[in-house]
Amino acid sequence: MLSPEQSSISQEMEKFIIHCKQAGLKVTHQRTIIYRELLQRPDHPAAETIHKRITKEVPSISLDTVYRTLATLEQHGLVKRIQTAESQARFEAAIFPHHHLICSACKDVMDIVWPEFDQIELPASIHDWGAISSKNAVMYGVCTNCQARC
Amino acid sequence: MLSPEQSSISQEMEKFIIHCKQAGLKVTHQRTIIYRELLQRPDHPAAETIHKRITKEVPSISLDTVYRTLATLEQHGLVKRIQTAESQARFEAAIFPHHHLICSACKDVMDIVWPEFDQIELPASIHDWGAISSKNAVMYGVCTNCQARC
DNA sequence: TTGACTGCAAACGATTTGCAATTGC
DNA sequence: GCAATTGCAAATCGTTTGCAGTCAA
Repeated sequence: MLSPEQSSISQEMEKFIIHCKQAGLKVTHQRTIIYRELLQRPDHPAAETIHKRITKEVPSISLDTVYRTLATLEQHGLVKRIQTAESQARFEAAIFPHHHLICSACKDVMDIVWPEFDQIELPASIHDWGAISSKNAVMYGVCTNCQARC
Repeated sequence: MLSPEQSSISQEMEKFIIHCKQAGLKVTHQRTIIYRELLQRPDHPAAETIHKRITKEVPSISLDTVYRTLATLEQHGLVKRIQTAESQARFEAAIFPHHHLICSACKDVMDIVWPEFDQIELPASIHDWGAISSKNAVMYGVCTNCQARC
């Protein structure tokens, strides 16, 4: 979820620490590791996946802490929860605006930037409904890997 | 989920029956009731909500049948599952293409049609990824009711 | 008649919670 | 030192499943 030409992981980690402190969140070892894990890989892991990966670094970390941390960071806008068709939720570091491609076969989620969509105006009818804070596009399809496999 | 000027509930129910028969699905009482319930109200009920509502008509229907029916109808494209930020899945009859407005406060889901988005071209970079079968916009915000309440 | 469908009850997986011990500030 | 955070274990919630009886075709 990091675009390397824009900033480095360590830069993002610094921002993360500042964000936490401003929000009154303690910068614990667990939170740091979980957030760094999300930055390091461009995929969209489930809580359980994150847990498996980081137990190599911190063997004592518990799965409930991963869940709790993700929920806390989500509340503070540092992490985004991605709704997929699967039962497990998936997560990503909330760094730059983008949209999602989901493969119906392998369930993999891919990021895309789509400035044309970001710029498009909302339908006028929305104004009566309320105030929009975010708009997001989700596309379903079959990725080339899975197409080849069939 | 029905746009009244386009067709009536009974017309949609006829289509539903034809669809089922073509797909080799038996037109059972339970399936009929569940689908009609989805047509009758423009909201996006969870399986449990559907079950509560229809027990007034068919007291013996079980919650697992509702789940099973929704899954079956989803597989056949007659029903759509909506991913929200909540833990429960929500459902709607799959009748015409539209997008969703979700209120972050009351979690209510509203349908909107948005032809400008439907017509917009996908980013060229997608073609390398695979074949897209659907694209959908989801907007989060706070509805006027909830704004007034705060 | 017969296989598809249903209701029941029990299992399941993902996530949440209460509590005591621990840790960052 | 103290409140926030963690790890543990147990609970909860939404959903799924095996099985025997039932029903649409």
